[in-house]
Formats: sequence, structure tokens, C-alpha cells
Amino acid sequence: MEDQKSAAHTKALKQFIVYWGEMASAWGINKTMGQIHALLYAESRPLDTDTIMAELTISRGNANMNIRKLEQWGLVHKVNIKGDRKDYYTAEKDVWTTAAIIIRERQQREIDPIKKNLTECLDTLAGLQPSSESEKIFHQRIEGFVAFLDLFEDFTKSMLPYVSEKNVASLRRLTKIARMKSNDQYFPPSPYNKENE
Amino acid sequence: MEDQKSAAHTKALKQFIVYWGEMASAWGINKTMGQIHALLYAESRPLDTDTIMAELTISRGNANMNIRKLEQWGLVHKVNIKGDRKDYYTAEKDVWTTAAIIIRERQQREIDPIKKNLTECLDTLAGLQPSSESEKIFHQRIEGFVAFLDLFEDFTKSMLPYVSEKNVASLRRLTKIARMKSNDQYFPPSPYNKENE
DNA sequence: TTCTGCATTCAGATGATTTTAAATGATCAC
DNA sequence: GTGATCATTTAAAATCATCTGAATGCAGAA
Repeated sequence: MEDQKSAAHTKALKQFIVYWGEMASAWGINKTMGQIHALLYAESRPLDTDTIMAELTISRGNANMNIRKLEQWGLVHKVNIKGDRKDYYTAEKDVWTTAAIIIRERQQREIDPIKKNLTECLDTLAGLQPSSESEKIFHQRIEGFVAFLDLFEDFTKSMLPYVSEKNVASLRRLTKIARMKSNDQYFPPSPYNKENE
Repeated sequence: MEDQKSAAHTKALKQFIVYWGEMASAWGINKTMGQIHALLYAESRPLDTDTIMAELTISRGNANMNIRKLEQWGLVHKVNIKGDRKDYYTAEKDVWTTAAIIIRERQQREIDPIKKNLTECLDTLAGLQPSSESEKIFHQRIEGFVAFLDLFEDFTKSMLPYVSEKNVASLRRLTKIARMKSNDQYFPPSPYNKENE
């Protein structure tokens, strides 16, 4: 059952894991969690904890903690193999579903609570007559930001279900519509050209 | 010129700064950087370093470092006031432009290099005849992921310039289109209901 | 029941990031 | 030139997130 892997495959897999781990940090996911996910995403068959530990040279505790977090998120699923007491794990394989899950988690854990707080903060101000120009402006700024979070959430919720590996083409079409409608082609250029380092 | 602020305003401002700082962490920006940005975003007039230091109770070095980072990102601009040697700073005020800048930075610093690496990784594999089923699958998985990053970038670049405070309405329309076109209303539900903690 | 094989938890170790405080640099007024 | 004012850099300290390894828990086998 265990199929032989070429050296190139092994090397590429290792790199893939490293890169995915790095990217994970960019998405509010810790390195190990990302690497475990990469390993499971790349492998066709489910792996057990010991294999994961060995492959990534991490401790059992670390492996366990992060596997469970991945399970909670819904990115990884437990698989039971009959006649074997060990737990095996496998990853969700559709990248879009994966992205949707990650975005949903971040929304829930990081954006929603802040939106709630800011809305409260706004309520406090709402009753008062703004006593000065700067108060009025401040008020507007918070409102603007909350509106942004709202629309962003709305947008995310609309877009995510729409995309999956099955209808990437449709998304491309939508992207094109957006681009056409966009008369001012403003995409702020990076203001500095990696001058140093 | 200095206008008096009500207690409610001051309290709300403090909270706003705290929340923004928290949210910043979720976006790959450190807390102080986020708080300075919040302060400058909320204030109508430019502030100098000493005011910022006092307002956030942070050291000069810390203030300086983070102001400069914000400037490099293009989220904050230096303002010179005639007859004053001090530098004053003010923030970009359009939330969408702000979001666009943040996303662009993250794209550049975190996603692009990984995409480049993965593409190379893929090139290595490309020449080889896949020697087994799992190699073929692995190959497909990386391809899938790179395609995802490509489309994501493309999408981001299309959408961001399109949105700004001036045309939020158009975005709403687009969101509606997306929602209508989306026949399968799949938005993965969170698999766990904050059972503990 | 006890033993075995895993899964899970947790206190402390490690390592990364952020912050500070003090030193240095730059520019202007005199 | 000198002193004053602010900006910038730096090394070391503080803080924070992550990881480990040993202890504990739990379920099935004998």
C-alpha cells in the first residue's frame, strides 16, 4: 500500500510544508498548525499522529494540540481505520473551501468582537450633541469604520459560497465585470522600493 | 484652535484605540502601529510625536519606529507646519484605501514570495514522470494551491481599486449579483459552538 | 481486574517579537 | 563655531506565543 516516493517528490513535499507553514503565519495560523495542514493536504491517504510527529519533528503535545485545533476549525477530519485504535487524519482538499473556513474563523474570532465593541462605543456617543468639530469628525470616522466592517463581512459571505474549485471560471467572469466597472484604476503603488535590505 | 473634548469623546477615543490595536494584530500589524494609526485616523488634525507618545504612553523610540513603518506603508503622511520644525503626522482617512494598502502590503510581503517558491517547486516536479499515484496527486494539489493564489491575487487587484467610500453602493450591487448567481448557498458552518471558554 | 497503547493536558523552557531607554545623528538658531 | 531640538538607531529588557516532555486520562484486551 505504501508507495515509494522519488527524491524530487520528497524534496518538493518538504518545501511545500515549509512554505505553507510560513504562509500560515500570514493568516493568523501558527506555523505548526500550517505545516500539519500542508502535510495532510499533500498526502492522499490519512496519517496518524506518530507519522506526523516524525515527518515534522515535533513533540506529541504539539502535534496533538494543533491537530485538534485544525479539527475544530473543520480543516482536518478524523478517520478511523477498522481494526486500528489509532486516530488517522485527513485534510479538506478543496482550496476554496479551505479558504472559506479560514476566513470564517478569522471573522468570528477577530473581527466580530471588535465590531460589537465599536458599535457599543458608537452608542455611547450617539445620545450626545457633538460639542465640537473634532467630535463630529471622530464620530463619523467610527461610523465609517463600522460600515466598512459590515460591508466587508457581507461581501465575504456573498463571495465565499460562490467560489469553489467547481466554479473558478465564474469568479473570473465576475472579476472581469468588476474590473470593467472600475473606471478609476486606482491600485495604490507601493511607496518604497525595498531600498535597503 | 485646540478644541475641548467631552468626557464621552475621550473615553470613546481610548476604546477605539484599544480595539483598533487589537484588530491590527489580526492583520499582521503590531499593536502600537495599530494604535498610532487609530489615533491619527480618529483625529482631524495632524499630531506630533510628543503628543502621540503622551496619548499612548509609549517611548519615543517605539513611536518613531512605528510611525515610520506606517509612513512606509503609506497609511500615514508627514505634514509640515510652517514655522515649526517638528514633524506632524496624519492618517489616510478613507477606510477602503486603507484596507487596500494593508492587503497590498500583505500580498507583497507574504503571499508573493511563497507563490514564487511554490511555482519553482512545481517546475522541479514538472519534468519528472510521476512514479506513483500519490506523486500525481501531490502535484495536482500544489497546482491547485498556486492557481488559488493566482486567482486570489487577481481578484484582490480587481476588487480593491473598485471600492472606496465613493462607490460602496456599487459594491453592494456586485455583492447582490454574486449572491444571486450563487445557487448552492454553501457557507461552511462553524463546527463547534464555543463549547468551552 | 490490570496492562497496554494511545490521546490529552499542563507547567515550565524556549524562542520570537515588541518595547524601552540611552546613545547618536541631523538640522537649525544663534 | 555652540547649544537646542527633534529624529533615528541600538542593545538590552520585558512581554508574549509556542513547544516540549513528563504526567495523567481513558478505552479496549487479556
